[in-house]
Amino acid sequence: MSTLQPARGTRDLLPDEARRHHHVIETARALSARYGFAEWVTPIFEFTEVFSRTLGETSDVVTKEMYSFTDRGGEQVTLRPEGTAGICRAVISNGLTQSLPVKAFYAGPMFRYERPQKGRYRQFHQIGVELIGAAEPVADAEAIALGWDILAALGVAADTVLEINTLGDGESRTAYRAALVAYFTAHEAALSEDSRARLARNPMRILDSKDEGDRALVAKAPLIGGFLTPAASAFYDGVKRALAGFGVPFVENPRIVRGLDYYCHTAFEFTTTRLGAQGTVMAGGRYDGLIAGMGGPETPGVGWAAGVERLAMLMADPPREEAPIAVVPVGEEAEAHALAVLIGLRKAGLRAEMAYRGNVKRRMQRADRIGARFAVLLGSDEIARGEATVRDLASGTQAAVGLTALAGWIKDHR
RNA sequence: GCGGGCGUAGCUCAGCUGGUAGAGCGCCAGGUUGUGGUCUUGGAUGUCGCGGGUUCGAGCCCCGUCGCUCGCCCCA
Repeated sequence: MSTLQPARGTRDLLPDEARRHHHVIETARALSARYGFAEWVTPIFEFTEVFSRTLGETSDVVTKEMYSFTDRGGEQVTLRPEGTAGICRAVISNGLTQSLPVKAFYAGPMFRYERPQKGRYRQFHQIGVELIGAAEPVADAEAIALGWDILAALGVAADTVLEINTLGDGESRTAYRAALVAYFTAHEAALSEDSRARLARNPMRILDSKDEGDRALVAKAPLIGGFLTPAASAFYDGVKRALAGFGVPFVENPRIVRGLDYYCHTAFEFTTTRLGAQGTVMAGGRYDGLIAGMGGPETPGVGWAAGVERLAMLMADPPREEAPIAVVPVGEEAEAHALAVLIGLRKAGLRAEMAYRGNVKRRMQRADRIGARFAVLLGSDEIARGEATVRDLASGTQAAVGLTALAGWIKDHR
């Protein structure tokens, strides 16, 4: 084994895998456009405070997972750990809070310094959408419906479940958090060590603990529903109604919480049981306070992000590419003619390749290896007659075809 | 950051109670100097992850280290 390895948590995407990623991204891009989301490309790194201010000073992403460094000019910068903060920064930077709503789609690499495992990498890829400037519950539902459409188009919808919850507005959340802290403090002795730490840092996280003892306590813990203000409750009802209107099936899960502090109201996750511990395939929610928190005007927003690696693992094989044509010169004298034929096929829009060396046998082997549909053989006989011998590599049958009609003949017979 | 499993040929792996390394696939060449895929004959594979130790002798035992992997935390 070579010592020349990629850095931990990074990997090479060779063609088979790159094609899968590409198919995920292209599918998402096309469907997003259908919903009116245009692609945004924001920088892969930002000033550190873009993330530290918005993600919450205590979140794990900020405290231990960011790839941060000081550049040569002495600026503190960070490789983006997620996409929402950059898009929101760009909305403010470009003065787009004057022309809302903004509907953005993005795709690209993200970076988190974590221990790699199945479906989790230090450099990974996300697709996501942000719908900024719409405070209505229909906006949440439309963003979710788009996500559902994408999962369906990738053929993974049958393996995923949409779970939704509400985190309420600020008032609801404060009241609920206080009730949770009171409840878990009363049962602190029974909590796992991890959850005792969470009690101080992020009590809502106890709700999705995997510890069995915790789960027993969680089952009897107070639910957010009892603490929702009438407005927050009405909003949640509106989202559920709109989801039904869009025809998206969902289940309510009152234990969905968010790791990032800026979420409010709607929280949702598409999960699967097919990826081990990394069951979340697409997740998002509403973040009405984020843009104001960054220094912009009070602006509502809702969005989601999905892991491309996880989707690529779940989906079926992507559509096959068009099989190429292999041009095979017979003898050195034929090479110049073969090159002209090769150029002609490419100009006609066909995928065509010619091996750089080798006798007919080697070139035929090469044709087979690249998965060619036809081999176009050109020897002195054919050239003299202005023809090519076209061999169908699937059936083994051959035909003599005039050079001027070659591209058309192939298009008719493939 | 914490715990389990695993590092042998390009790939997937075998290798007994320690005796100097193998298979399949792939690759290369021939059977076929104008025909691939099938078939057949032959060939090349390797710091046994790395460093140290024990031993007459280590792929195998011991210690350390690096990497991969699964899980915890957290998250897409």
